[in-house]
Amino acid sequence: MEIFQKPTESELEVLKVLWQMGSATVKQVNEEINKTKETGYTTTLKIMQIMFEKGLVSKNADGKQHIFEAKIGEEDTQKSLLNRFIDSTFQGNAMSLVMQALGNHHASEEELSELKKLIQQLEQDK
Amino acid sequence: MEIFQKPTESELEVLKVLWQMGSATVKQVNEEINKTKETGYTTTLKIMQIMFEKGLVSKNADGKQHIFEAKIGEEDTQKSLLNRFIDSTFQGNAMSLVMQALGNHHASEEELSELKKLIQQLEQDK
DNA sequence: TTTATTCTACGAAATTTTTCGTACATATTA
DNA sequence: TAATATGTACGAAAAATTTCGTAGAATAAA
Repeated sequence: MEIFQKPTESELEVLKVLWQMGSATVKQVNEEINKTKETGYTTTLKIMQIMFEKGLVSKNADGKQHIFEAKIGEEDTQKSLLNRFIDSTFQGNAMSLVMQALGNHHASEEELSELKKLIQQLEQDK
Repeated sequence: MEIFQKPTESELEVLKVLWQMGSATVKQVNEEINKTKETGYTTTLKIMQIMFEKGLVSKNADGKQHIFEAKIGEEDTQKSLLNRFIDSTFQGNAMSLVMQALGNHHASEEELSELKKLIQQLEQDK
């Protein structure tokens, strides 16, 4: 995999907003981010400009303002970051991560049964 | 949780070696790291000194050289980093991470049955 | 058409992380 | 004891990331 440059923490925050909204102006992204963390408009703008240079987002001029979209998909990005994370923090041991994640977070019955379904599938694909 | 400062990538590499070896000198850590990535001795030393200041490792003078140990446990660290990662990359959705991790990595039958055991436990603890 | 408003562009400061050179201390050996 | 080897301490450069001030372009309003 590894198709794109690893987004930094700040870049990831921007991406999350874009994934959620589909497309957005700098202003919108900045407002979303400010719900969690105070950040100046030009800070967000700068980050999005850098992301544009890296090819992480695309721009589309609409009059004066620019409308941005994520150019990398949420799932692909998650997958890529997840692999990296498994390597760096779990020594490549994915199952150990799975067990810990399951142990530390409450799973609903629904989620558990979905999970069991997936496991059955995996067992069949042997 | 959040008992300790988040280790940086480089610090994590050092921690991994220390976890694996129990305790080690700078030289040993540096040699291990160099199996993957070329790094100067003083670079590793500096990082370990910074880690000492942060309280991530402890030192023990043995004659001229110092013997280091991780002061934070592997599981605790993984748990803490995992939570942060789930929040930052999976919007807090642990189950989504679990499903992706399972889907992307081959699991042995043994692992799968261990996993099923865990799920059963979780179901009982309801 | 001037004035005010709302954007983007851009440079640069501040911060954090990584890397490494140099000094100096402690052993070891010739 | 002199020379060499092997450590740590420390400062500072380099690199990456984050933050923000200011200029100027585009639009809207008076």
